[in-house]
Amino acid sequence: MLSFTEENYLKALVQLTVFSEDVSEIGVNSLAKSLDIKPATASDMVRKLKDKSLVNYEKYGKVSLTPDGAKKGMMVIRRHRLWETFLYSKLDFSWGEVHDIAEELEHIHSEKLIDKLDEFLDFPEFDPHGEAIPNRYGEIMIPFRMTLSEVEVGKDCKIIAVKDSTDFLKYLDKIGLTINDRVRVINRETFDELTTISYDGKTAVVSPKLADNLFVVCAKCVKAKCDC
Amino acid sequence: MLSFTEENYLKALVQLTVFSEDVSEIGVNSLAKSLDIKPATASDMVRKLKDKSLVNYEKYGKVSLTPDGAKKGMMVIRRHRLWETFLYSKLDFSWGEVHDIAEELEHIHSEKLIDKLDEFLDFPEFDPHGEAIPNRYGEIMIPFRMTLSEVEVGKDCKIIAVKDSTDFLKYLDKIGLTINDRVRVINRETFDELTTISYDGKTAVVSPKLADNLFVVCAKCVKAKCDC
DNA sequence: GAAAATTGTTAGATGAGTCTAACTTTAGTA
DNA sequence: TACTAAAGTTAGACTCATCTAACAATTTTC
Ligand SMILES: [Mn+2]
Ligand SMILES: [Mn+2]
Ligand SMILES: [Mn+2]
Ligand SMILES: [Mn+2]
Repeated sequence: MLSFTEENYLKALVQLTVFSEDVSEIGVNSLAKSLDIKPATASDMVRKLKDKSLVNYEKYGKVSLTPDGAKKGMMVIRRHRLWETFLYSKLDFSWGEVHDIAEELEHIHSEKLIDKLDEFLDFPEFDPHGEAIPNRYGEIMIPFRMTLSEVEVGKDCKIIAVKDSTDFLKYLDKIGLTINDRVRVINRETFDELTTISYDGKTAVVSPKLADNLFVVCAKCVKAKCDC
Repeated sequence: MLSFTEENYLKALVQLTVFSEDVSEIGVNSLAKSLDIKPATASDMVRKLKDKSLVNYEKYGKVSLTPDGAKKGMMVIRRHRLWETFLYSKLDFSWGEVHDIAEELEHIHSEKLIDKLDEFLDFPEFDPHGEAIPNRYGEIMIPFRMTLSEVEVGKDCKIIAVKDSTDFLKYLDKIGLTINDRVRVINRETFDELTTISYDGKTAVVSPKLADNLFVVCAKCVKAKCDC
């Protein structure tokens, strides 16, 4: 059984790596800062977590979660967000009051309790702050910034930025695409990477050149489960 | 803020003293046994609780709760029983499953959380095991064994034992009173202690001699509040 | 490539809560 | 009353999570 402290380390690591684009490992100093403890303390604890196979780590190196550590950290976040949802929607707590209480409740271990609570709340997808709630397998939908080229076929995304070139902007305008538009990727040809998208009732085929330069956010299912 | 451990000591002390007839103080050995720790450990901790004015204690003496300690211990029991009720009646846990989870939940401190939970559960009077739930002031109804003479006017009680004397039993039989009868004390004259009782639709006036020898249980409101 | 800045580790200390082993006090009994 | 048994305390040790202070490695900057 993990201690409160160990769980808080794993939770912080999930937030700093799994929930962060382009960062899959982190230094001891940043970890310490995020937990509001001294680097010396974090350094010791990281060694202990490594001994328990919850993190990957070599002296003077970076820290990253093992699949087991990621799953356990994700479960702390699941518990936190489900309790926040309970406090908000069943006990009439306000938006701002729920976090501190959930910081304590997140460490109650019974898995059955959390699954029953999930069911009682009718399997909510988001907590009162709008953050996604991991499912019982430790999977969560996280918005990731990427280019349209990287969005999987069948997925939805939202345009958040366009490369600032006059030609490019003109072209977008012509096909009726702008910031904040929601787009679904219908198909992508393996031969020439032409991508078929649908948006606002319309359908269009776009080139890889366009798709590479269109920045979007897409809710990506992150699996922190051991056997996935 | 009290630690989990300190709260567990106070809870045990309430159960061993407040909830126990004729016992208002207890030895370090019994306390240790009830918490499944060694007497040496309990001895140390009791000194610490005394320093915090939560127990009365002198070296080699008995331990008893101060009003403050009793209130805090009672609150742990309130939280425990409210969470048990929640698990049982809202999350469909069985009778037998709720205790272990409540052992963890009882240490979540937010007072607002517990009062909201109480309201959400519609102010239950008993937990799934049938035990009374202390109110927000730390008051609880506990059944106490006493004689009919000691029951306050206006209170209900139940006959649990009668003194075994042939004359006495005959007399009881004559007025139609037996084990398990529920009785209400209607009046007690200060002059001669004659007690008027009602039971089974009937009313009777009984002598102090009879009342002294009729053993009953009566739900007594125990106040562990500081200012009561 | 050397100096400086940043990052990370180790050693030693602390407080909480626990233990065992040895000792002391109190209570019960012959 | 004196002896023995029970109850209670103290001393010393251990683990966990934290700290500070001193040191070591790595990275950045010039
Ligand atoms: Mn936490
Ligand atoms: Mn939240
Ligand atoms: Mn407890
Ligand atoms: Mn109960």
